[in-house]
Amino acid sequence: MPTANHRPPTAFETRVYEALCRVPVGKVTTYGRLGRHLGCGSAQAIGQALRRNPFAPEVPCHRVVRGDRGIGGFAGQTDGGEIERKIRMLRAEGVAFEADGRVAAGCLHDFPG
DNA sequence: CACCTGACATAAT
DNA sequence: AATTATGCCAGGT
Repeated sequence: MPTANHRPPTAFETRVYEALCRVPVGKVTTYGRLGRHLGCGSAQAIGQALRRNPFAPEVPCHRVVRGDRGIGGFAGQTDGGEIERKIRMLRAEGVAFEADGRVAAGCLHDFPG
C-alpha cells in the first residue's frame, strides 16, 4: 500500500537514473562526472535527484561518490547507518576503498562519449 | 586547511 | 504564476 509514494519522476531525474545505470558493477562515478555527462554543470542537482531515489535497487545510487572520491551521502544522509550500508554494498560489488575511507581512484567509471 | 562562491533542479511559500 | 529556500556537490581562494 503505497503511502508516501513517489511522484512522477521528472525528465531530469530519469536522465540521471539512466546514466547511473550505465555504471558497471565494481565501479563508481562522481556527481560531477555524471552531471557533466548529462550536460549539467551542477552536481548538486544530481544529488537531489538521487536523494529521492524512487527506484532503490533498480538505480544503483550507491555507486555514486563525491568528486573527492569520498563516500558522499546516501538516503538523504551524509553520515549514519545508511552511509555504512552504502559502503558495504560497494565493497560487496568489488569496489576498493582506501585507508581514508575514500574510493580507489581506479574504481572510477568513465562515461563514454 | 577553512571558507566562500558557483551552477541547476525541485519543493515549498 | 513568481520568488525563496534548499539540497547525497565542485572548485577555487
